[in-house]
Amino acid sequence: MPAPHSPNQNHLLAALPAAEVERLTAHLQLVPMPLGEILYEPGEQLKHAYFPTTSIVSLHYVMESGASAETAGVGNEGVVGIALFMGGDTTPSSAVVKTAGHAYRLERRLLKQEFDRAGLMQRLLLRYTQALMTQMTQTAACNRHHSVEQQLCRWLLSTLDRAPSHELVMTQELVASMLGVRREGITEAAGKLQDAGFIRYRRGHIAVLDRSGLETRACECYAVVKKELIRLLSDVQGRQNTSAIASP
Amino acid sequence: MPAPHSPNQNHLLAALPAAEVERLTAHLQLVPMPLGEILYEPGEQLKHAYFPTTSIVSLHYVMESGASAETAGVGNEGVVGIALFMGGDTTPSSAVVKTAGHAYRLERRLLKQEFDRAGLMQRLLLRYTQALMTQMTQTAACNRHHSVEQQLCRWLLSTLDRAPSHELVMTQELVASMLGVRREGITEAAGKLQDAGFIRYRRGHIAVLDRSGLETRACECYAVVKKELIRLLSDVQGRQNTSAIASP
DNA sequence: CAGTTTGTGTGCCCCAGCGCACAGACGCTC
DNA sequence: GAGCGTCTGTGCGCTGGGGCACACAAACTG
Repeated sequence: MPAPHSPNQNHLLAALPAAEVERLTAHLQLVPMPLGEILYEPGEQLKHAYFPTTSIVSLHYVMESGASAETAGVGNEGVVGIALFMGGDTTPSSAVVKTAGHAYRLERRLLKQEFDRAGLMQRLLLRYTQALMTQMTQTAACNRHHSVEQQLCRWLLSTLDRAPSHELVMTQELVASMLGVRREGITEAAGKLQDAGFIRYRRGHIAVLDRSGLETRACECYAVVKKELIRLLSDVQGRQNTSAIASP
Repeated sequence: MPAPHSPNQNHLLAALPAAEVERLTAHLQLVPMPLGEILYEPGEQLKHAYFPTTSIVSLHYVMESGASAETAGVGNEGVVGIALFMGGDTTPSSAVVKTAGHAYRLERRLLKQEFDRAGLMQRLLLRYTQALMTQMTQTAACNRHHSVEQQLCRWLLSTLDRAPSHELVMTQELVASMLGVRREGITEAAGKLQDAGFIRYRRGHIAVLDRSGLETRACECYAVVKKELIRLLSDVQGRQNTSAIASP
């Protein structure tokens, strides 16, 4: 029943023209992404970049106290392993699979090689990185000023965008740890949303019934991030040849 | 009395080898950065990138409610205008001068050109960008979990690192708006720090007397960001040719 | 179908930080 | 040096969210 796997399920890979994908396709390896798998930890050298298809990965920072907070999420719209082509190789944060699924992975060396071609792939990766930065800044501001309920809505919506169905497999406990708030806070906020008829949940499953309802309760952050992602990734080809290429 | 201006006052420019700087030097224009100047606002197309020498710039997001929060700061260690070479050209956030001083600015076109040479400059810019991302993620986590006093200490320290003297010209009101907290909160926290003998202030001036004192009260975030910045920018030349180049 | 594990619902107290209101005080300008 | 505007100190009362402690209810496990 599930569609056969294809690199196209990842938006970045899908945005590449056939020629570019072909070069990569032999090296793209489909791997399962089990819940809880740690892709990297602070200071750890990555061996691969991951292009999620059905999985969702959380980038977060764990404090000395043990508390943690998600700073950005990555799903089928992006790639995990920015640091590989940015040149730092590692980061002080971690990446963990929060929704099981699959991803295509690409060896570190090949990714760098591809990046250094300075072609469409580079352009895509850089623009995606900028979108990721928007997520981070927005998270920072959101953490400062918005209520748990607003943040929960934002989080549900952005996760939904990455999920294949309208039902998320996710405990409240997990959601809480991602947002860096108390589990009880999520229970309460989720209760309100359920009373409003926007969602329904049962142990570890959250079904979204009314997307637009959530949107009315979410803070602006969701829309800002989404809009910026679309802007950055929609016109990549178009922009590409303000200086070069031109295909008559 | 002030030292004559030189691009070397900016760490990024200083890290370039003579040959590279020479190419740029004619195009680097020293400009004053008056307090409050807006370098860019959401969606606004930048015309220049700014390499601060003595000025300090705040990158922040302004919410619909009018509230705002700094997501990262830029001083003589970096550059304002990441979006120019990342490809997005604009961002949803703003950049405002928070400490008057100077900066070298470089026309948009030239920056892109330089970036596209795929040389040391590109490497530097990308690595700096990664450092900036660390600032952002850390700010996000910090906003979530740390107290106003801890954040004030962090902020003072990182600002001090960018300032030419141990005295910051800065009202409590301004500091509050940067951290996105109440002015009274800063008054209180600053009062404690003054009682402890770490700082002394008078209307719009904060003198840091005991740097290490502040460090004991700051959260880990300060150190994490600083360490990461150093790591990313220290060995730029060295790393450059792990894969390519080789100049026989 | 009992028994255990793991999520979820609730209640309680506590406090950091907010909003507001106002008094003083410093450092300008004229 | 008189007057004014801006910055800073302080004192409320309020509340969102944290910490903790349990009761209960699903879903696995054997």
